[in-house]
Amino acid sequence: MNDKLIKIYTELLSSYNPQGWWPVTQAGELIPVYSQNNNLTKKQKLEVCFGAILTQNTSWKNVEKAIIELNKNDLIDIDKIISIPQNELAELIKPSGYFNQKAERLKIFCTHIKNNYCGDLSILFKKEIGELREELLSIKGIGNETADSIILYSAQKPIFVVDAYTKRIFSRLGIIKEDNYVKIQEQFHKLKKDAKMFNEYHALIVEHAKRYCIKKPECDDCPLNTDCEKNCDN
DNA sequence: TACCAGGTCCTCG
DNA sequence: CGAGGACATGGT
Repeated sequence: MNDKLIKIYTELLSSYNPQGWWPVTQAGELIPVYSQNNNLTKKQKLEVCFGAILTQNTSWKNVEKAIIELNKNDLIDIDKIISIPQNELAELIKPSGYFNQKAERLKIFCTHIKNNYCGDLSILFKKEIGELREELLSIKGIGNETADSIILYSAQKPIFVVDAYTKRIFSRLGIIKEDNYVKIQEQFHKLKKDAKMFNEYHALIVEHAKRYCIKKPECDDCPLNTDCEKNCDN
């Protein structure tokens, strides 16, 4: 199992090259960009958290528009998200879809950080990974994938992010059978717990799911063609 | 036109 | 537990 997962990772990496996740806005700019620089500022870490919430069941392009609006209004800021009226916030993030829900979720998240950590994310991120995960999951609007995205891409701790693409690709490959988030994650956690590798692996999965292992797969030129059982009936 | 996109919550059985 | 519905915009 480990060998298979490592082989797939190696093949994806050589096919697509490093992806530079998570895209974040650079100082003085408005648009999130992919970069190999892993040294995130506090503001960028907060932007990753916001992006993780905004991208729930939504394409990144739409989320990007919402993040640009937040940047224009200097709203990558816990206190400002707390003070802006929810309907105004919803209007700004409209392109990301589910804007009423997501406006509420951003406010709930920021209020939690404000009330429990004086608005300082880095205090929360000092927690051990299991405790951190439990706490994030206790916040309404943060489920498995969002929590793990925050842990991996904002706190930069080693946890594997499972998403719909992961399930699709690895069930087609014949590597996973179950549909349970934590059980799938456990398979990947048998690998060496390396934040840099988990970061890259998930990003490559997303890229592969967009290029070849799409809803109706294009198997002819797929780089994983020879590894695949083509269980595409799900 | 209809379907899909880097999910989560709530309700019901 | 798990299935099913609600939440919503923009691209193809």
